[in-house]
Amino acid sequence: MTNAKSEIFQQFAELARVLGQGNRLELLEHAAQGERSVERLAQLTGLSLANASQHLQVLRRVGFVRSRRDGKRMLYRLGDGPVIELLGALRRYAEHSRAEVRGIVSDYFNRLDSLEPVSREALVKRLDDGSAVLLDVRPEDEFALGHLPGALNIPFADLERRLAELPKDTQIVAYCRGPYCVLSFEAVAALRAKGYDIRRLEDGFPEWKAAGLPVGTVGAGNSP
Amino acid sequence: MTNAKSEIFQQFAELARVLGQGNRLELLEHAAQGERSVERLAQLTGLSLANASQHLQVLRRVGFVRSRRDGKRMLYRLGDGPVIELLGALRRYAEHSRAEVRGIVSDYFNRLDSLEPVSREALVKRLDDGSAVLLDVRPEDEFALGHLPGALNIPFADLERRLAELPKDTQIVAYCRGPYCVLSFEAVAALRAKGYDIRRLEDGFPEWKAAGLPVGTVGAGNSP
DNA sequence: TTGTCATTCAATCAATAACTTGACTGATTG
DNA sequence: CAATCAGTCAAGTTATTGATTGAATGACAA
Repeated sequence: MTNAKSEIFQQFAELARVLGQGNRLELLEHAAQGERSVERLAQLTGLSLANASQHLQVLRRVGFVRSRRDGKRMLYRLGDGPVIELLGALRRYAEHSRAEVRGIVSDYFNRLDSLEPVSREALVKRLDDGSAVLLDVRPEDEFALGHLPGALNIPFADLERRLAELPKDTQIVAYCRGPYCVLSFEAVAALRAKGYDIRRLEDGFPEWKAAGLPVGTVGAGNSP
Repeated sequence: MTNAKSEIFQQFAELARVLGQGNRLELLEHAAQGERSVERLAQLTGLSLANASQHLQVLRRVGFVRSRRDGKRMLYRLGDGPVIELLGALRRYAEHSRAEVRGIVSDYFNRLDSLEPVSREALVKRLDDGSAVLLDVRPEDEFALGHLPGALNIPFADLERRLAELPKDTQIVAYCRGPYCVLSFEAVAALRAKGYDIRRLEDGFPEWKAAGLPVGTVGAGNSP
């Protein structure tokens, strides 16, 4: 009776506890970008290999990530439950209530509000009527694993060299890994300084995918 | 740079960690029903007074609950951020991915699916056209602190004695504290056995309130 | 003021968690 | 069939956390 009730709370708590560790959240965010090896994830987060491996197993135990073997590599990717939704709810709560988060975010992303992010809905409309061009500033390998249809991939590091590929007369919408990924913020700042009309997509690739919207892979929509 | 990023993850993790404890989730659920004293919450959850107090302070530190003093009592209630939404996301994830949760839920709430819960939207429509009567089976004190407008309050314990107040010719929609509150499940089971046409509201009082829908207090919509 | 009630604080202890190290396993490559 | 590579496992260390106890506070009532 009361037993079953508190058992449910225990289940919920176990899930929350898995998210209750910064390193795991960071691993999860990286895994949400696409499949990654343990070694890569350890690199990306700065964790030791064994430590990353252990955290990934914790994440896997509750289904936040799944894994498969590819030769001698073990590849981890996001699980198929509503994980992104859960992380989104966490983020929204944090933004609402935590001065620290708001402070860090706005300090870091120099005046985030002035960048006026574009919503998914608005993006779809603007791509339809040709009034915007979509730019993916993530590294090539992440792009290859999946991207928004029709996006042009110029990794942030290559942006300076490849300015010629960007239109000066059409608005650009940039996106990257998610709401806290810096790449698109920095791309927007850099390109605005050069006179481009550019805005940021509110969401990143994982949110787009989680919403069940179509996803391109290499070969589609990215011909040079 | 990377520092600010992992600082954000730390912030998120702290929030999740607070939810990562069954007792705290249970306290939170009770506080979500309305204002309650520490003593009451300790009773409801079976925790020691000091322990409950300490957990409540942890919950307060991150804004999941707020407190105010009333004489010598300290009253705790739900915080004003999107807490219910966060808990809902947690619940939905759990339902999607955890066989344990699904098992417990369906074992416990004898064939939950056969009870065909009514959605909020459907309820509003049916109350409008008079094709349903709304029944709140929570204890009187919880009802007094807030309830769905127009609801009739018959605490589950009093149901047998007060059957006369219920219509046999109109459908009844019962609700209680939330998706995992047993009262409405049991009320539905009991009244169905007696031939009433009764269904369960999908949500409980906290979800209704969190959705910004109107809430009644004693005196409104409950006149005998 | 003194006493009482409701809650919080402080100290303590046991249990759990995160990270490290080094050994182990499984799949590929020479 | 070694040798190597990628990842996991097991054991140990240190730090956190949850619960208990008893003392301390703050508000009110006699």
